[in-house]
Amino acid sequence: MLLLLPSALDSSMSRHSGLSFFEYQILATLSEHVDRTQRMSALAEATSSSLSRLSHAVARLETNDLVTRRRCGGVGRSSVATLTYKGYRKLVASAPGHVESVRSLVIDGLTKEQLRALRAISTRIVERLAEDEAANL
Amino acid sequence: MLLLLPSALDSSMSRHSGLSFFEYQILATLSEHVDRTQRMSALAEATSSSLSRLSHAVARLETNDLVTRRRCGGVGRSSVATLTYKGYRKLVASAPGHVESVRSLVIDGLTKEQLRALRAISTRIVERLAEDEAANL
DNA sequence: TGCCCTTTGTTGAATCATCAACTAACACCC
DNA sequence: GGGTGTTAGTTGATGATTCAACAAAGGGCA
Repeated sequence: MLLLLPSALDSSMSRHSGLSFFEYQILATLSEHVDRTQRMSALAEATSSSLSRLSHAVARLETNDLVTRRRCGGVGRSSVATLTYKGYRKLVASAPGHVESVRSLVIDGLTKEQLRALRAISTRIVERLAEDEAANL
Repeated sequence: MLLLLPSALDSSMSRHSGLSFFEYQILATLSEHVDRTQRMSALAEATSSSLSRLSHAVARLETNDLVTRRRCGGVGRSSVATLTYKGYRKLVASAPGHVESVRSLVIDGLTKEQLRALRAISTRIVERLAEDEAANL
């Protein structure tokens, strides 16, 4: 399940909207923040990616005019990414298909109790991953 | 969970034994078959990978002397991969660490009922993925 | 036999991710 | 004010994955 489901969701995403799931996550995260803008480091945290991976990905999205990037004062050398209107439209166009995939592949196949259980199980596993990471600082 | 757990298992695998999880799967699958040998196409099926990805990966494993490959008559242009003794030792050395990661990250955090539920949920999801794939033949 | 079709694998090019090196901006402190 | 260190981000090289093109081995059939 761990091997098949992520790749199924990812390929359904890119088939239907030409975005990788990771790119979708970037757009979605930006859309949820004020001014559709977010610091790179916060975006990396939110998408569980390395700063490097994010930087490359945002560079690609930038050449497609889905996001823009600019320097901005603050600690370190911070910069922020902003979702463009084109990016927003892309996101809006992609979301229903994604929701539908998740629904049809996961949610519709399970009972209410199974969904409740899955939520608890996933939460627990993510907690342990966080503890584990904290331990191996 | 779907995003974090696979990458955590994969990086624990490669930290402890220098193999990617995919390579580990290849070795493990070979070890379970007679003569530690398996056709490429069967191996691709078993590891849920494309033939191309597998072919590249086996080529890499071959340069490390963990597997060997040779042509073999039969339908099409079939060839088979065989686990070498070195590959077998590598697998045996890597397995306990992997089992331990799965245990500590997943199993130990869940109750018996949650494990039972997770098994049922995963089975169900994989079934639906298979149906879905069959439908989009 | 000769032709075409299918199955099975491999290969090379392009894409994407990871890793290590580097740059820039600021803070601390002497 | 001028080192030194820390945080934040980018960049380029390297490695893995994907995709499309190709190659080899039969099978079926005229």
